[in-house]
Amino acid sequence: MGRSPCCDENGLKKGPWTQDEDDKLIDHIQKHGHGSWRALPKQAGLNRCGKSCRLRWTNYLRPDIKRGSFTAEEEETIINLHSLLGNKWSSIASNLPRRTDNEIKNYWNTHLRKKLLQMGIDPVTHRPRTDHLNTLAALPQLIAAANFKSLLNLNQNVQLDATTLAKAQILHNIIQVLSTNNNNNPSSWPLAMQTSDNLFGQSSYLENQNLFGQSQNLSHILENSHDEDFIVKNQTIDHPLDSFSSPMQMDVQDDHYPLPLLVSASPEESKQSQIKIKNKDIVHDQHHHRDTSNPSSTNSTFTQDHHQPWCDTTIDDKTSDSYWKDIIEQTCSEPWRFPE
DNA sequence: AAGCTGACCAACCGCTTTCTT
DNA sequence: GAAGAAAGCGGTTGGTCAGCT
Repeated sequence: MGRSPCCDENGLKKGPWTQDEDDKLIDHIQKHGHGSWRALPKQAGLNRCGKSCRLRWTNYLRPDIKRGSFTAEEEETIINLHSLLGNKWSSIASNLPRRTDNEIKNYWNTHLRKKLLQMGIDPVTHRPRTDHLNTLAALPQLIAAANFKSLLNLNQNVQLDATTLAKAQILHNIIQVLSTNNNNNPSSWPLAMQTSDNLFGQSSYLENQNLFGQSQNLSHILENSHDEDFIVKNQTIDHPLDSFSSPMQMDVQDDHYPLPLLVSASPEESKQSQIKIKNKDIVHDQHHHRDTSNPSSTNSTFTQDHHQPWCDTTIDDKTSDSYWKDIIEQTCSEPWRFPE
């Protein structure tokens, strides 16, 4: 597994490319394709290593590259995907047509990172910075949570969509936080609480953004990815507002499946959470996104009239990561080919 | 005008992964 | 299966430029 020695060779030029070098590289690739990058410099008459040629081509000279400032939509997409994928720039770039990973990486480091910091969001964890929040900041959410009680019909058998269950889980977590005297540090709150409406002046970007463009939401992707739609049913859930004392159980359907943790109450709990989706793995980046990748935390609408219990596969963090990769890769563009 | 500072970004470095023999 | 080559990838560097003092 030795490292490529191409750049160790003496006498090869480094540094900024000249117009003449660019022309040679473009001309050669237009005529012959890049073929082996290692062999290319010699064939093209360039005193560069193949690696340098490849980077120059993929990051700058390729004719399908979009240059210039990023749009608001692109910014949103980057932030969303970064919250899910972390510094997986190539994966993020594959969802931004005509943008390179290098460009996105630079834009993140120079613009978006600062933007999030200014908003009080930690750009690494996508959680609120603890030095910018205090407990009172959660007050509007708690008020909303109180109103949320009406969402849950205690006396009827109902099928709840994933969003509703996620809300229930969030509310449950709020109660847990409140019921723990020394646990009023926002950094310990579940992410779905932290990214609620008041942080962005609008709905949580994790909940409400389309991750894969403007027209395709996550549930749509999920539905198209599998033979079965998903259903949240057969659940027994604790009523959040009653969880101070003895949790009241609500039978949603006849069978009794434990409520999957739709939103982890803590990173530790996240590892134990089990999300069950037929025939697919779900994973999220362990370091950055242990709390955020739960697909149920997005605003996906799960089909309610299927009858496939989501208990076929037990998903842990590792498997769920590959699930996200699958989704991302589905949307990857084809490798670039020079137009005929 | 000169010097300083910070922002920006192309390019490099070196590690990891994949492919080939 | 092992070893080496090639490609992919993410972190970092350093040159350039604009704005400020």
